[in-house]
Amino acid sequence: MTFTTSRGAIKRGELAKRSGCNIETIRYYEKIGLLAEPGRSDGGHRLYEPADQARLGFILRGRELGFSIDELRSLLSLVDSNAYTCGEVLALTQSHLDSIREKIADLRRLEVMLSDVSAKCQGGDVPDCPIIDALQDAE
Amino acid sequence: MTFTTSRGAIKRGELAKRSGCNIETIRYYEKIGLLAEPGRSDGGHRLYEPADQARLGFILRGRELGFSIDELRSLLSLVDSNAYTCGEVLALTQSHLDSIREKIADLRRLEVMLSDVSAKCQGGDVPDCPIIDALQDAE
DNA sequence: GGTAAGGTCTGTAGCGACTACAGGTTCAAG
DNA sequence: CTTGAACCTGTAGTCGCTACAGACCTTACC
Repeated sequence: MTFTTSRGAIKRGELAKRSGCNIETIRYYEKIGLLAEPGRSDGGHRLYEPADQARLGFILRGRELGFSIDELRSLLSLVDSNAYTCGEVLALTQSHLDSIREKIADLRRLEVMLSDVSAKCQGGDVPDCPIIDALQDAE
Repeated sequence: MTFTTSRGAIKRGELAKRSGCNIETIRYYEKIGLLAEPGRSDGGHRLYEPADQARLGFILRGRELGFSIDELRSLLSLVDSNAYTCGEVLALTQSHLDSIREKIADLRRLEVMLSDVSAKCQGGDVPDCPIIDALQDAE
């Protein structure tokens, strides 16, 4: 026998305000199964317990760290299983880290190409531009 | 009086093959107004002139450099006006470069946070993980 | 000329991760 | 008891494509 409702339960708007996320995002996370369906008031309003609030916080912090929804789903299922090991979590994190490093490398390549090409351009009212030339001619 | 068709005109599949882009992407660029509607065969098949091919090349190279569709629209309208100046093009390029540098900075922050947190985790079969802890506790 | 294969045509739906609306119901304060 | 804010639902839009389905055209071969 557990008391699961009403002590510390808040509605969606309040949860959004406290967590700093958009109110619709909460409903979205519920729809895609990241958040469980919470309890409801007699009138049908969602009521979030502290556990729900913590879970949303987990998700939001994960998103801030760039984890995708799917990666968070894996992470959360590990946590939910109550039997995760450090190794499993570390593996997920490392692969995420790898993909971030790849993105950085891609962007740095872009940066180099763009700054190379724009270094050739001195701006001003000249009606011919090396940047446009670079885009126009296949290399 | 100009001959606008048939010399060097190719169909969509061939254009896709030559440019290296997906065949549907070409239709998409036409739909959103980046590519003009090309001529057609009697049966209604699109026929691309060398000018169309060059324009697609421009767009694809721009995309490879990370320009958004909207940025390319601006770039192309400058080119189409036939009265662009180096300064205008450089300004667009610089602002694009700025946003790339911002993205890199964001990702590097992520990388640092993630590698910090995973450095605390030695992996293995330990059932408690500092990464999960970091996600669970608000800072 | 006939036919079969494959290219192209159209419109539409899906991806990821939300965000924003419309039209209706419930809640809370006065 | 009334008002107005917050909430409910479902659906559509964002960006930049990509992938279908079902119909039509083109081309090669016989």
